Amino acid sequence: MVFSTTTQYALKILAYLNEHKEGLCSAKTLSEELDIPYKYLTKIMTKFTKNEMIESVQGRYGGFKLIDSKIITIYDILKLCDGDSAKDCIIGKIECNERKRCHYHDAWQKPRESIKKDFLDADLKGCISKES
Amino acid sequence: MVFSTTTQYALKILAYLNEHKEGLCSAKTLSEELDIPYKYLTKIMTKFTKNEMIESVQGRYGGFKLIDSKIITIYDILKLCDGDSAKDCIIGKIECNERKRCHYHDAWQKPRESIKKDFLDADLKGCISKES
DNA sequence: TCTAATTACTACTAAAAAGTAGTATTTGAA
DNA sequence: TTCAAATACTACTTTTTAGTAGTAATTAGA
Ligand code: SF4
Ligand code: SF4
Repeated sequence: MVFSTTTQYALKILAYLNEHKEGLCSAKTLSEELDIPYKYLTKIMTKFTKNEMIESVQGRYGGFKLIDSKIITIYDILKLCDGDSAKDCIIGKIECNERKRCHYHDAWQKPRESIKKDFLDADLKGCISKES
Repeated sequence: MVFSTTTQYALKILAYLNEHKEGLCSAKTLSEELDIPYKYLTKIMTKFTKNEMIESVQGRYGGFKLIDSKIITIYDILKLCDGDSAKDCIIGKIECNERKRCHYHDAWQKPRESIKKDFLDADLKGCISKES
């Protein structure tokens, strides 16, 4: 696996919110639309809210929405869901420093740069879904 | 995380074997040199052997070695350790087909190609570790 | 033949991730 | 004011992954 189930849920949720900027999306709607276990989803949503990645409105007719002014990168999402992973090297746990490179460094170099540049640093709102 | 602990162990082990092609490496040596729990390591090694990714010699003075004739890609290792992941799309679990692309497809496109081409398809033996 | 060092096998435990249950709190509208 | 529908909170269960324990089988060499 590359991204955890939680991260994948998160990506789906935020993409959905991004496509429904007018008004609020309830956890029920998100759960049904995105096929994510309701209770698990609410757990994630609360975490997002606490970390000020999204806004929540409580009470009846409440729900969630993106914060317009806020730029969220995919790296932000990863940090929040998978913890402190996705650091510089994504292989990780293999000892290395400037002097000593692991066996895979060169092969990993290009993908690594591409992930960082084209994906992790990408603003969520800049990603556009297509249907054709 | 990007690769599971098991996969990371596997990558380290195979890299080590690749750098010690003469003779056999015992589980004890591998465990100590690579700082991998002995019992966990032997479990992995047996699996590799069964899947004919490496050769084992039992009994005293036994150990493990790569099979010279065999090409092992990083994708092979992933398949064996993480199960059926690392399929075409590494985000996975997000529904898509040729008509409907998920929100992240374009941003993911380049990293995805790079991972596949430069890393997953790379022959283990072609990766070279450096010390300077 | 015996032994010590090794891999192979079976089964268990611990930790982490994913998922579930129940209740409390909030809040707009009837 | 009451109520229904929503988020927030606390705690638990299940599943998966990581790690451990003990023993059997193998084998080169003394
Ligand atoms: S040497 Fe390169 S690929 Fe290997 S662990 Fe370090 S940064 Fe990652
Ligand atoms: S649309 Fe592209 S990025 Fe999204 S799940 Fe499908 S292949 Fe992966």
